[in-house]
Amino acid sequence: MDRSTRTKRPQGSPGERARTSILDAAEDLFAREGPSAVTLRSIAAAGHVNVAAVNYYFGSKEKLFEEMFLRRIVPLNEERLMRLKACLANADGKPTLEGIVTAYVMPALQLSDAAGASARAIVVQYSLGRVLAMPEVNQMLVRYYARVREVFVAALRDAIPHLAPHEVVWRYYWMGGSLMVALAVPAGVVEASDGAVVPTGPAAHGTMPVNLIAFLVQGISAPGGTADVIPDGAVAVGGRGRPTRGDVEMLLDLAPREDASTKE
Amino acid sequence: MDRSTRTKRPQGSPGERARTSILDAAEDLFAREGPSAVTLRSIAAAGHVNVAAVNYYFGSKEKLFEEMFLRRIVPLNEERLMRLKACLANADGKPTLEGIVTAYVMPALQLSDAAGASARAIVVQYSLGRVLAMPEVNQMLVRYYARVREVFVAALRDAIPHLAPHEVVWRYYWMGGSLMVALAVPAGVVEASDGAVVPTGPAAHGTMPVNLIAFLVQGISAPGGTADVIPDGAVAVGGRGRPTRGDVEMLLDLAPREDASTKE
DNA sequence: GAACAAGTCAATCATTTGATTTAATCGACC
DNA sequence: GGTCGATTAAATCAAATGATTGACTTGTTC
Repeated sequence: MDRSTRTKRPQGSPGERARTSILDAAEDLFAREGPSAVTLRSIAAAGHVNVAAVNYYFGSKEKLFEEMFLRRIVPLNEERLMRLKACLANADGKPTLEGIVTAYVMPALQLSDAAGASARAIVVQYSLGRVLAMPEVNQMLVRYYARVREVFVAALRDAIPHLAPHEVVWRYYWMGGSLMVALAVPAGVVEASDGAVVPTGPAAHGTMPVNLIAFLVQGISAPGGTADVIPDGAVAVGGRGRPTRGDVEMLLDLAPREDASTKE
Repeated sequence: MDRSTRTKRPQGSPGERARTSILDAAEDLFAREGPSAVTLRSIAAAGHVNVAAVNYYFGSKEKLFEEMFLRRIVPLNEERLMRLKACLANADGKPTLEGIVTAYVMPALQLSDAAGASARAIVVQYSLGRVLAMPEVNQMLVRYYARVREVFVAALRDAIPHLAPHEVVWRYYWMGGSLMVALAVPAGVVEASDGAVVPTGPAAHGTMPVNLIAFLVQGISAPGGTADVIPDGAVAVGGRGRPTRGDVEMLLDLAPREDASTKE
C-alpha cells in the first residue's frame, strides 16, 4: 500500500519481502483453512503478490510447503538439541528427566508465544501430523524427525532405565502428542470449556507450560506395565542391549546427516 | 464381482453394499493419502462404484465425509460414556483415575485393533485434529466432542481435586493428544525406531495400552504447577466453584442435545 | 542515459475437480 | 411377460486449479 515509505526497504532485497510474505501467507492459510483449502491463488492474495510470484520464487506449490515447514521446524529442533546438549554438560551426562522434557517442550511452546498468533503452532502440529500419518511424506522431514527422536529417546533411556527400550519410544511419541495438542488448542478454547477465570494477557499460556512439563515428567517416569499384566498373552519384550552411557553424547555430536538420499 | 452368488445378498439391500463400500473407500483413502488428495473419483475407483454413486448416496462430498466420521466417532464416544457410567456405578460416584482414563482410552485402542488395519485409527486422528485446529469445522462434531469432554472433565475433577479446574481441562486435552499419537503411529514404526525385539502377532499393540494408561494416570495426577512458580508473572487462577459431587452423573444423563443448531 | 538483470503482472493453458444429466440396467411384484 | 422404482453407467458441465508465457516495470551498474 504505502509504497511511498519504501525509502529504506523494510527487509533485505526487494524480492526477499515477497518471499517471506508468501511464506507467511502460506503458513497462516495452511494453519487456518486446513491443508486442502490452500490454493496458489489464495496464498498469492493473502500475501499481496501475483500468482506467478509463488512459482517464480519457489518453483512449485510442493516446494513452497517444504520451505514453509523447514523454516519453522529446523530452528525449533536445533534449539531442542542445543538445550539437551546444555543439560548433558551441566549434569555430567546424566540429565534429569525434567531437563530432557523441558528441552523438548519449551522451544515449541515459546515458538507459539512469539509474534504470529497460533499460526506457527498449528504449523508444527500439521507437520508432525503429516510426518506421522503419511508414509511417503518428504523423506527429508522424516529423517530430520528421526534424528531428533533418536537423541531424545537415548537421553530418556538413561533417565528412566527401568523401562523396556521400546516403551521409551512410545512415551517419546506420547510426549509429542500432548505437546501437539498443547500447541494446537488455543488457550481460549480451554478457558471457554471451563468457564473459569483464567489468566489472560502478557503470558499467553499462563501456567500451562509448567503444568505440561509436570504432567509429562510424572507420566514418562511411570512404571511400565509388564507383559504379564497384559490379558491377551503378549510376549515379554527384550530390546537389544540397553544403550551404554555416552550414547546420547555420541548422537548429539553426529553430523547433520547429509548422506545419501534414497533418490534425488 | 461374483454376482452369481447373490442368492442371499451379502449385506442388506443391494445399494447398501455400495454405501458401505464408498464409506470404506473414503475412510481408507482419507487416512492414507491425506485429506487434500481425496477426490470423488479416487473414492469411486477404490470403492468399485461409479463416480455418480457418491453423490447419489450421500448428496455431496462434504456429507460423505460427515457420515464417514460419524460412523466411527459416535459409537466410539458412546462406548466411552457407557464405560464411564459403569465406573461411576461400581465406585459409588467416585471412580478411580485409572477407571476414567481406561474408559476414555480403551474404546479407541480397541477400535484400531479391529478389522480395518490402521485406517480407522487415523480417521480418528484426523477428525480430532480437524476439530481442534479448525474453528469453523462442522458444528455437530464440535458439539459432540464438547459433550464428551464435559463429562470426562467433570469426572476427572472429582478424581483429582487438587488441580485448578482449567488445568484439568488441559490434561484432558493432553490425554487426547497422547492417545491420538498412539493410534496414529503404527506399531511397526516404534519397533523400527527402536531396533528391539518387540512382540508381534495376535495382540496388535502388545503392552502399549497398559503402558499408555499407566503413563496417563500418573501424568494426570501430577501436582499442578502453581502460579507463583511461573517466571513471567502470570496471575493465579481461580475457577468458578469446584463442581459439586453429582455433576458427572448429571452430565452423563443429559439428553444427547438435539436442540437448536445455529443454522440448518 | 543505455544496458541489463530482477521482479511484477495480466492473460492464458491444459487438467482436474465436484456435480449433473441422460440413458441403460437390474430386480421385485402383479 | 410387463411395469415400475431403484440402481448403475457414461457423457458432460461449469468452475477452479497449478503452472506458464510474454510483455512490462523497476533498480542497479557502467
